[in-house]
Amino acid sequence: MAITLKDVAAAAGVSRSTASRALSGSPLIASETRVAVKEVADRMGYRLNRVAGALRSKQSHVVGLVLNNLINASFHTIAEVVQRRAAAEGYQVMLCITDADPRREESFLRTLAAHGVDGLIMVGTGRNTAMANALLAEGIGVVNVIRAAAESAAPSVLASDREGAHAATSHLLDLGHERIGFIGGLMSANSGLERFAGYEQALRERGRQVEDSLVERGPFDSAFGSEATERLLRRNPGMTALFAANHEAVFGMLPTLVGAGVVIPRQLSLICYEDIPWLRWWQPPITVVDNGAGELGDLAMNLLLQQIERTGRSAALVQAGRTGRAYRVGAQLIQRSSCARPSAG
Amino acid sequence: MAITLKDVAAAAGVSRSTASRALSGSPLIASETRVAVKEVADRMGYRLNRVAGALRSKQSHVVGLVLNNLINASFHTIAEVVQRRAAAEGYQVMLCITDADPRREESFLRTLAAHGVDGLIMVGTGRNTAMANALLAEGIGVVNVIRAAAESAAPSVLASDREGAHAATSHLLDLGHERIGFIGGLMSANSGLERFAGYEQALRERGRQVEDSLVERGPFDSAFGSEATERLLRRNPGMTALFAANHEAVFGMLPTLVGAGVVIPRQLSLICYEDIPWLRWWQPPITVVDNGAGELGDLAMNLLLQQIERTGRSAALVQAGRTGRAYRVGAQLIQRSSCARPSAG
DNA sequence: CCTCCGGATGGGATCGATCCCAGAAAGAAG
DNA sequence: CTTCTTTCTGGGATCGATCCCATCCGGAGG
Repeated sequence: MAITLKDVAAAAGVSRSTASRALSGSPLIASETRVAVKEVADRMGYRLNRVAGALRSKQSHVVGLVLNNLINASFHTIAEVVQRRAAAEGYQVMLCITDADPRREESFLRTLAAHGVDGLIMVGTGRNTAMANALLAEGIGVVNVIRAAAESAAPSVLASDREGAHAATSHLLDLGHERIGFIGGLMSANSGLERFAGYEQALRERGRQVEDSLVERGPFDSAFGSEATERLLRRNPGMTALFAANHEAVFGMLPTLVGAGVVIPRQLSLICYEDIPWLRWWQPPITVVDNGAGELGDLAMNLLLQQIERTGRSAALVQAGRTGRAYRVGAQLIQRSSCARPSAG
Repeated sequence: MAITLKDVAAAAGVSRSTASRALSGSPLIASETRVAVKEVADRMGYRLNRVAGALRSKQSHVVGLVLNNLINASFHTIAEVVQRRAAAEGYQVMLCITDADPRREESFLRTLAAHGVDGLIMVGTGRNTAMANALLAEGIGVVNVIRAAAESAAPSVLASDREGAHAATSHLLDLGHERIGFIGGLMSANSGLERFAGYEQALRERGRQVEDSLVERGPFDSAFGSEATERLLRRNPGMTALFAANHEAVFGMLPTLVGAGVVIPRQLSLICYEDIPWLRWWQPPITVVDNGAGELGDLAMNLLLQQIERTGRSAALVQAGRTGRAYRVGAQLIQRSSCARPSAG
């Protein structure tokens, strides 16, 4: 059997209460006693039983992380950052992968609650907002990342997709491009909607309009990127720049461009959304809009820790009936070598 | 306050014992009682408190997953698969990211034990095998994936790196290539060692020897891939094929090849290790050795569940003083269009 | 009619830590 | 010397489910 606090207390010649105080860093204890108990504890190889602690104190030191998948670079970056920050603060992370399925999401929320998590960070589907709000009301911390339903009472950390797309498009316009292709995501997704809006807005600000023949929108996968690129090239010989706003599609677009013999940036300027390491190693290095996935995760974790630390704060938010404050992490245009002025011919 | 089993029992007019039996699917109960209690429970919105359950029954329904990072495709694939399988079996996953740092690994093992995990799957550094064996002896399930120390008492699920590299190299030799470049990982890593061994073996079987000028070995990152590719091209004008055995390096190699104007497969045949979606969408689609990351995760989870289900089985293994059985997931050569016979000139 | 058996149920103890309250020890103030 | 703080410690209750043991009941068998 494992060594329990009782054993340590007995060995150290103090009561369980005192031993508990010594090891949990309570101020209500003489420092010599603390040292003595600690010494005994790790001589015996004592290991705190967090399960027992969680039952009594209602603090599990576990947080949930709910997201669609780990394939998408933004998601696994967030997962890594959240895990690291959590570990550094003494929390463990329960990982839940929903595949963007609301039913799975609901089941995970229920299960996380059953495990007594202190809080959770979610890339929500938006279909279980009521349940998430209920958890919040129970005192479980909740933070939305990337997506947030309007009725969510929890704070949200969002990317600046619209601004990012606006910056990218403006940059291309500044260089003198007139016919800028757009490959984006479905309008049912938040990112699809906002990035297209940013593209449109930048064009309108220069007195231009969106040309339908320059726009391709589709699912988040590389096959679509490949096909969309082919269609755009075929349809628009005059296209001098391309804005890839659908991350997954990029994996299909780049090889297709290479295969078509398109020289970047001489024949075509290119900007991609969401930075990933190897885009910097491409030939030529690709200009990107960095959506700040790491910062999204970091900020989300900060907000969650805030809620957890001041217990009841999250519950209070709900009672006030207010919807959660939204935070935006700025998008950043990282200029590399894939953009140039359009060539005369 | 949340609804407890006591509340449900009271509402249903039975004792806590009976209520517990009804909801946990014990056979020692009349089926009408079971139905009645269940009905009451979900009418009241009862949620089992797994923390309390874990304390008493020593079954937390949580498993740990310890790995280096989530950037590497094999790792996040394993993480996804393990999470999915775990969820389907009623388990939750605690995610731990070690960065391959033995100190962090040790800390995580300790913490996972403190949280009472039923078992854990680890991509180990090999420096905490004693501790992992100790956990196994305590009855916590342990399974190694990808890497396994010789002294580990836990079963291991390993990739067939040597065979995979052998198959790739043999394939190139079969096509008639004589000078095959190799870009691999550090020999301190298991995969680096075995893949090189496979390359060497295939050459030797054909009466050839490794030419040092054709070999580049270095860290697992894209910068190295880029530099290594440049060096190989400069040094070996006669190189007609290239085997990329370092996954991370691939991200640097491909763009460098494109930049150098190397036509694949006419000028150079190429095989990469570890399949990732977009290699299929490359122009031309790249022939790869699939190390079966998904299967690795799946098999590891199966072995873990086996250990957990028959309690004490893992402990018994240790007592016998035997080292854990090793399982191999076969590597698979997926032929696409990046390999051809060397051109005459 | 009584005993025995097996299925079904109830009550108390238990897991291991933390919380709460009472109280001891030591020092300060009168 | 007494009284009152202040500081520290101990013991019991507690968190919520599960386990173990005792009991109860109806029916079968003697």
